[in-house]
Formats: sequence, C-alpha cells, structure tokens
Amino acid sequence: MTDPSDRPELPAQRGNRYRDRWAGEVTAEAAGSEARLAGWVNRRRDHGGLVFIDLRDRTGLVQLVFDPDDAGSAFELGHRLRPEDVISVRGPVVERSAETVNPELPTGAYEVRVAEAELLSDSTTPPFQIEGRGGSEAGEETRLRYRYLDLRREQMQKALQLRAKLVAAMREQLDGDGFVEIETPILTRSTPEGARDFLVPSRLQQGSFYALPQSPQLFKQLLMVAGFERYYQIARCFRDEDLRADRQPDFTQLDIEMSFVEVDDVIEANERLMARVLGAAGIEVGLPIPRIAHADAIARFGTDRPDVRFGMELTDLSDYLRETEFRVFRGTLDGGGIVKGMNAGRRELPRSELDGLIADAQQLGAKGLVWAFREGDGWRSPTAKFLTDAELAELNEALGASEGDLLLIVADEPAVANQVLGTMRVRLAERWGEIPAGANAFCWIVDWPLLEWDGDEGRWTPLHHPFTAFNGELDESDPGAIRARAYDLVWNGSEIGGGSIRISDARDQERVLALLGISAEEAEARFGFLLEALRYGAPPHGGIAYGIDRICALAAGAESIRDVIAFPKTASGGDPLTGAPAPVDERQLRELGITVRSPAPQ
RNA sequence: GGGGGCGUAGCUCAGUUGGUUAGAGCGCCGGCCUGUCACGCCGGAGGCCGCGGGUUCGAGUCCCGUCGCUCCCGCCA
Repeated sequence: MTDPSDRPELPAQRGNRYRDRWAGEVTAEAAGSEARLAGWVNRRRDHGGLVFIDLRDRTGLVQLVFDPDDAGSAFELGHRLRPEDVISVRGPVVERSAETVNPELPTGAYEVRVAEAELLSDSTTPPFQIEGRGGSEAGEETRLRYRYLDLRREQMQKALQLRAKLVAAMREQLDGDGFVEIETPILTRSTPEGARDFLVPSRLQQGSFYALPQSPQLFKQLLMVAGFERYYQIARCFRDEDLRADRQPDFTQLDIEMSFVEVDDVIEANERLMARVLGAAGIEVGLPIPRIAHADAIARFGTDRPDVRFGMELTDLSDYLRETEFRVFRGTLDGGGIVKGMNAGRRELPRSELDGLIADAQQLGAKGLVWAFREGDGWRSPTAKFLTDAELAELNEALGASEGDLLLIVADEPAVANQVLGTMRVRLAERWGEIPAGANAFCWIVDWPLLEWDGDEGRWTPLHHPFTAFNGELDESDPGAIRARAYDLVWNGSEIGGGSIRISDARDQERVLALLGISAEEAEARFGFLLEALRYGAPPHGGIAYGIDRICALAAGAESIRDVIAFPKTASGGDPLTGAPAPVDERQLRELGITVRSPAPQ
C-alpha cells in the first residue's frame, strides 16, 4: 500500500494525438524533447510578429511561443486564439534565455516553441476572467452560475484535488485497519427526531414518503448487529435546515462504526486515522489528542467546540459578587444566572467599538456587556462606580488583569453568558491576530451529559442522539446528571466529528426513549426495527461520523465548505447553475398522487 | 422566523448635501507591435443604477415594499 503523499502528483500520461505531456511537466527533464500538449488558453500576449500563449491544464501553466519561423501556418492560429479556447500543440521544449525566465512559474525556465497547433474547441468570452486580476474574484453567485468555469481556477482545482487525496487516505487507512465499506440506502424512512427530513413521495405507495438519510446511524448499528464488526462509508447525508458557511443541505460524512469497543478504542483508532488523513495534506496531528471534559470546555471557553490555539480563557466571577450591591450582577445571581468575565489583554479600543461589542452581545441574546480597563487598583469603566474598591480588586485578581487590560463581563443565564463570551473570545482573537498563523490544535470533548432540558418543548432531549450509551447505571430520577459515552473531535474551534458508544441492549434503549418522552408505542413505530435487532445479540459497539466537507475546508484554508464542494447550494438552498429546486410538470405530480393547488406550477 | 452587510457596464468597484450627458480598472472589439509573461501603445463598443411603488421641479442617491446574494442568531438529535 502506497502512502498517498508519496504518490506522484501527476498521473502517467500515455501519448495520443492530443497530448503526451502535462503542462506542469515542462521542466528540466523535458528540455530538448518534443512535447505534445493540450489544454485551455489562459492568456494571450500578441506582439504582432510573435505571440505568447499561456497554456493551462490541471497541472499548471506553460508558455507557448508562436513564432512565424517555427510555427508556419500555425502562426495565424496563434493570432486568433482567445482565452478559454481549447487547443493541442506540438513542438520542442526549449530552455529560455536567462533574461526571459519567469521565476513566478514552475515551468518558467522553459517554453514550447509551437510547430503545429490545432484548435479543438473555441470559447465565447467568459463572463469572468478565470485568472482574476488585482486580487478580485467574481461574486459567489456568478461563480456558481458558471461553476464549470469557476472550477477551472487553480484554487478550485487544488481544493478538489486535495479533497480527493484526503478521501483516498481515509479509505486506505480504514481498509488497512480491516474496515468494510458498505453502502446504505438513500431512500429510507423518516424518523422525525433531530433535523427536518427531505421527503420523497412514493409513486407505488401513494400517500407514503421516503426520507433522505440525515446520517446512516441506524443502518450502521444494524451492520454491527449483522456482524461486520468494522464498517465505514463515505456517506452523503441530507438535512432540510437553514444553511450556513459550514452547512449545506446535502453534505458528506465519513461514517465509521466498530464492535467490541470502548471509548478509548474508538478514540485510539480515530487518532491514527486523522493523523494519516491530515498528514496527506501536510498537517501534523500531535498524538494523543488532548481530551477536555464537556463541563471544562464550557467553563473555560464558553463552548463545546473550543478553539484551543490561543488563551483568553473565561473566568466565573459569580462567587466574588454574591453580596454585591450592584443590582445588575446581584439580580442575575439571585435569579440563578452567572457573572462571567474574560481578560482580553492590553488593548486600546475607542468608545464606538466598545459600543459595537455591546451591540454584538445583545445580538447574541445578552441583556448587556460590561467593559472595563484596569486602571491602578480599579477600573476605567461606566460600571466602576457601582462596585466597591474591594470588589474591583477581587475581580482584577480573579481575571489576572494587568494595567490597561480590557475586561469583558457578562451577567446572564449561564447559556447566554457562555455563548456571548465564547463568541467574543474568538472574534477578538481573530481580529487582533492572536491566533498563531499556521497553527493547528485538536481536542476531544468528552464526558458529555446524555440529555439536556429543552424548555420550549418541555422535555429532555439528547445532546447527541437517542442511541448514545450512558455511563454506569441509568438513574431516571436525575436525567441531567447522566453522563454519555460520547466524544466530539474539534479542530481549531470547528466540530469536525462526533460519536459515541451506542446502546446495545434493547431494554436500555427502551428506557432512554421513555426518558425522552417517547411512548412505547411510538418507539415501536419509529425505531421498532432497531429495538428488535438489538434483541438478537447485538455486540457492544460505537463509532463516529466526520464532516468531510468541513475537514477539507479547514485543510484547504477555505472560509466556506462551498469552496471544497464542486456544485454547492446558495444560502436559500438553490443551485444557480441547474436552477434547482424547480417546479415540475403537473403530470409528474399526478403520477405521485399529489394534488396541485392553484396556481399550477409552470 | 429575526438581525447585519451587499445589489451601478461582461467582472471587480467608485459615485459628494438629491442637480447637466453615470465613471474607473480589468475584460471585449478594431489597429500597431519579434521576447512578453498583469506585455505595451492608439481607437471603439458596452448601462432597466436588482425589481415595483412613493416623495420631489428633479432620484443611482431619500422613503416604503419586494427579490436575490452573503454573514450571524434561532434551527441543525
């Protein structure tokens, strides 16, 4: 088995009438030989009596020279070529004279002097320049509308080739570790829990619907019951929820499940997997990956997916303020809230920007935000006058504040205070360049609560999913205290994977479903097939699912997963290229037994 | 569902307190050019200022609505 990073970047090129070499191969080893190249016209520099063409294929650029002395009748073609025309040329690879070398190009010391040229396909003027100038790039909607042109750009070529490399590394590592790749259905049944399903009407059973899978979760558990012991799949998944920079309605998971394992076994296998996969992208993963208890992550970073590349950790100040006279803090604490703070370091910020931070905090649901600069033993802050000297000294001490440090404090419900400060921590660190360039930091978040109380729904809901195994005995009298045997993998503040040991005992599964407020009848109707399978000798098992799009985006340094997906959707779930989603013929709807209400779609 | 940003030439953008014929760079078209590589020089074409309504003597600019893109909150077990 070859290490993917050792593989040649360029596949061997068998010669044919179009090409016997890649553009990127026009280097020292090709000098003096005759080359046949094919690709797209990237740029034309027409000097009248001499024409230069930059030829592009997926491996890069190379300069072609159309000189009337060499090119003969092909010279006239060189004149007529326009960007994005598709050509094939033949001619000798020659070394350029020293003063004409282009140090910007890997092939810049060589060029091909065209002897023959053929126009294979011409191009109308593209709507945007494939090679953007001056750092500008076409808007995203235009790029998606003409995605096949956008994908010609080097950045996109690299991103999708990197993606293929990462996926190949996943397969190689897992195949080598004895995992079996198995496909599970795309047309499956709706199990309304979690995200909204995409539904597909059944023609043969009118009035019934398939659902597209949100994940292969239940199928992979059935595969464990079936005795495959180690399974994986590069699985397309679907969730009908609003989109984000890191969320698409259809996305790709690396789905893994193992039998006869404990948490440590899954984590160990996955650490080796991630080291191998990200190693293929030149990213080093230090092993073992540190583990942070869920409660500690919330306490220190305000989030369950902490970015641990930098400090600026949060501090709970509640205990210093229980007796304070300041009504805002005192009232929050008496009402069960917390007062939490962050030392943002020595920063000067104009009042307008401090007001902006307050507005940001309010947008995130906070009632307000206290800012203060440490000054002597006290604060320069509108809030300073409400606190005693002793309190100010204690808060300075607790926050480790030095002269001039900016302190941000939120008093609110724990969830709000943590989210606001957790968000500010990352935003300010990014803005101030506190995050070391090129740094990568991973952590496992472990020791999760199994359930959380959903006030709106008035019931307990799972933090992961209802099939997550719990630690120790199941004590229904205190659901909030039950611990899950779950783990999330976080990379630079992004959750890239999550999993758990699963419940492998039908009776335990029934009890958990009951805890979630799902009646026995309902459980049987929705998950009966799983409960039944668990009664036929289910091995202890667990696994994980990774967001491949997110992993690739991080590895490629892309801001959005759209930049590592060939044909992504816009924020409203549409595809500007194909026009999906689109109305369908009334006849199609009739066949499905779906009644069209006016106005009929056209 | 809520909040922020954006929408002007093919692309990226500028456009002052509302005021003459709406600009730039790139691209495109024509001409010149034998060592350029963001080639250069000369000339030219190209605009429903997202759409609809309103205010005004006058709207790219102000107001209301609407559509689209984007970021965030909710949501995403």
